[in-house]
Amino acid sequence: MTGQEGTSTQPGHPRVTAHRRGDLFDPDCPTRQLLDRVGSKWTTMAVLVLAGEEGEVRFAELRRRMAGVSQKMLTQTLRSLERDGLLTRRVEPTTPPRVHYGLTRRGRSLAGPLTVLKEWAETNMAAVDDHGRRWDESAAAG
Amino acid sequence: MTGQEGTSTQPGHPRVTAHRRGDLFDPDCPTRQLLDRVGSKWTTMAVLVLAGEEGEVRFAELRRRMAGVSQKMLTQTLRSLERDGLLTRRVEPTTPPRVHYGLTRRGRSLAGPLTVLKEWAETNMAAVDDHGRRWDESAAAG
DNA sequence: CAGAATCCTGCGAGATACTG
DNA sequence: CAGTATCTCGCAGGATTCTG
Repeated sequence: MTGQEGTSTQPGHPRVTAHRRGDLFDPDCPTRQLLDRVGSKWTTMAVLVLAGEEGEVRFAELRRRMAGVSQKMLTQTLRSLERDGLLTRRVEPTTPPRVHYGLTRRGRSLAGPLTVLKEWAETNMAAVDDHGRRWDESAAAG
Repeated sequence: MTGQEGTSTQPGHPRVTAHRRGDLFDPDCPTRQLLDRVGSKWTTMAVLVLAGEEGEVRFAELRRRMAGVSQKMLTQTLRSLERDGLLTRRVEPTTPPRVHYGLTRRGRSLAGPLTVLKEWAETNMAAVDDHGRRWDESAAAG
């Protein structure tokens, strides 16, 4: 199933890749980078905050809700999401300027998967943390 | 809803945290680190490979299936998962030794969420990649 | 075969200061 | 207010070598 079409050198139309499905287990497939981006802490939080609102959220509000994020990391995260076509950025040309962020349709489609992952993490955090603690103790002892 | 119990200075029982649910939006909650670990590229691939088998998988086989992973990163990933109680490590004391890895029950419970995320990434990879390319072009031009 | 140990490098990410 | 720009440091992570 994996490498039977992509590596062909046939001319065809340009941008054939746009129709192809990704394959996480193909080392040359960008799906890997994409997964690393969307699975990250700040991306998850940003998408989930924005998914909670039906409208848009301003920069400062976003920053407040994602407690602990630095201004730099928030900007980077939002830029990355915008570049990937997952969120929109709308600037109100006032002074001071107001910038509003909202999810695109595709961005909203990511909220489901991330919610599932977040819930898993929240549900299992305590047990995992506990297990790790015991692990460290027995490692230090033995 | 978020910070109404955790920041209390009340004594209470020790290890109360072990019963509490995690909260991704609490800056002091380990859920954030956990999310970053399990959402990563190699963790996802390892769990999904192991989830595909009913039995166990050996180190070399795992490495082969996760094409592109370095020996160091694979070892690290497996150790981390073992420490978190998500997989088991079984050593056959032969020469040469054979090491078999398998998911714990909790590890298997992670396979679902990660599959959902993986499928999202594979489905949307092409469109996201394409969007990013156009983004870069217009950024270079403008 | 399945690691442990070591060296080396890039970039992840915080802190700070400046702009429109 | 919502960013850019710079400097800095730590460590993630690759390549290589050694062992039982």
